[in-house]
Amino acid sequence: MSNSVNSPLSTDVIGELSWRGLIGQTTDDANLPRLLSEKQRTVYAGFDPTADSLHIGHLMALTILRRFQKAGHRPIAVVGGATGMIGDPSGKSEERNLLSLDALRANIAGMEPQLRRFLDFDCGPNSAVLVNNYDWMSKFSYLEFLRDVGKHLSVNVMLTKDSVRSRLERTDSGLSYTEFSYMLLQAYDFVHLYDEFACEFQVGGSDQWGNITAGIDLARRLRGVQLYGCTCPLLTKSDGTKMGKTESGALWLSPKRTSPYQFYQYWINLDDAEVGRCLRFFTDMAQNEIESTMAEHQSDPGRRVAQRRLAAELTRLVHGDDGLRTAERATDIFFGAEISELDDAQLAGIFADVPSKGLPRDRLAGEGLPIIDALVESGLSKSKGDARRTITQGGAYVNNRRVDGIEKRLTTADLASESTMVLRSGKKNYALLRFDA
RNA sequence: GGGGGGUUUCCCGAGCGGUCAAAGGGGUCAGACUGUAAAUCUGAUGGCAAUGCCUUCGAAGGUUCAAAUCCUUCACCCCCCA
Repeated sequence: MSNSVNSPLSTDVIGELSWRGLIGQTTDDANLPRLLSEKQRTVYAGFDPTADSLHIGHLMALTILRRFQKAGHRPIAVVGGATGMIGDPSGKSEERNLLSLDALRANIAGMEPQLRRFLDFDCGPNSAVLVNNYDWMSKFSYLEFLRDVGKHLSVNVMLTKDSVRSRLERTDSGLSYTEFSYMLLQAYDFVHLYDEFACEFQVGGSDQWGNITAGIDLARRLRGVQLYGCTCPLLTKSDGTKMGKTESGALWLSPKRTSPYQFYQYWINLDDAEVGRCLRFFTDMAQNEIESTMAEHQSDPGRRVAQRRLAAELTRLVHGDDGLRTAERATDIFFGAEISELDDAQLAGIFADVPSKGLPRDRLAGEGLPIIDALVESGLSKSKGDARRTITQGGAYVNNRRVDGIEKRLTTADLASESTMVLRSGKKNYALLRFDA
């Protein structure tokens, strides 16, 4: 983040967040705008280390922290080294398996640099802060915790929280004492951050409401102070399903898990119904710019100006200019006409981004490589039967030219460049096969 | 500790001795239509040297010509009583 964040508190953050649709509910609608405009406040969001990378689901909270920082407030990103050991039952339908300590450590190591990308940690008084709740939670003994924290939270109240109730109402799964206790840990985090950083505000997904309010209650009892919080809406598509899901799972921010090309393609393919919301949620574009982009999009939806803009903005934000460039180059090549007359140099940057596989060149010799094997080797088909099906149904392409029979064999004549072949299954699944000597 | 219910192919969920690679739905994949959209329609959906063979119904044994289906033990989950 390059823009100056030292600017005085000129922006109406709450107003900004609400036109962007990032506010679900707040704990104090009436007073928040005033509180956040009278002086710099400290605001936090937590990220549990359930994987070694953040994904799109985390991006909402992260974006909100970013906007707070831009408005002159100080963001704290809390990595849940302690809470991650327990597992948050909120929004989960089943008891989760505990992660090993090693896995947690690795996950935290993966997440930290990503968090650093979105927040400015060196910009004076409102520099972002990154902390790990394991650092303070691990110092508690069980008895201490029960006396100091547990005593102040009422089970009666906890039982009424949605996250707990929904799990108790299920007949096929329960809720362990461990997960039930999660709320206490997060509640205490808030108190601790208040003590250490004068943090008064917590943001989280809508499933975090119960945890946030628990923290506020605890702070009132323990410290006699009033803290605040707000939730953002869940990132769902208009049909109610979770957004950011690909066939291989979540849409990750780590290029190792989701390549810049795949990331870019996800947004290019986004439903018309979602684009406007996503532009508001995730990009830094101003309100009038978003409106004019959407107007342009509606006048000629086929050009997908909105999707293109969204994909570009987000890919740049997450993967930088280089990532965006390769994603766009790959897109140009793949979604153009029949592929031929390329050279390896043109494809070089794309290799890392698109599923690709190297095979010995002699596989092309003689009779050639059966197309069925090629599809399986490339990963486009998960078995030979699957490959057979795809071809029979007319969904297999070599260099963007449809394969007409399962007997097809690939030879050097099918190379698109010196050493590479472009395979495709269906409308938009690509893989490269590279044949080195 | 006692009693009851459960564990089926990616998911949900039928099946309760053969006709079961296992209904139905969802998802997913492919095709048509399009705009790399949505909706809709069609087909496919364990593996393979494929009119057959192999692996699968929590795990291991057993009964039977034959088991996802019956018996035994084990593991895990849920509920109720203590």
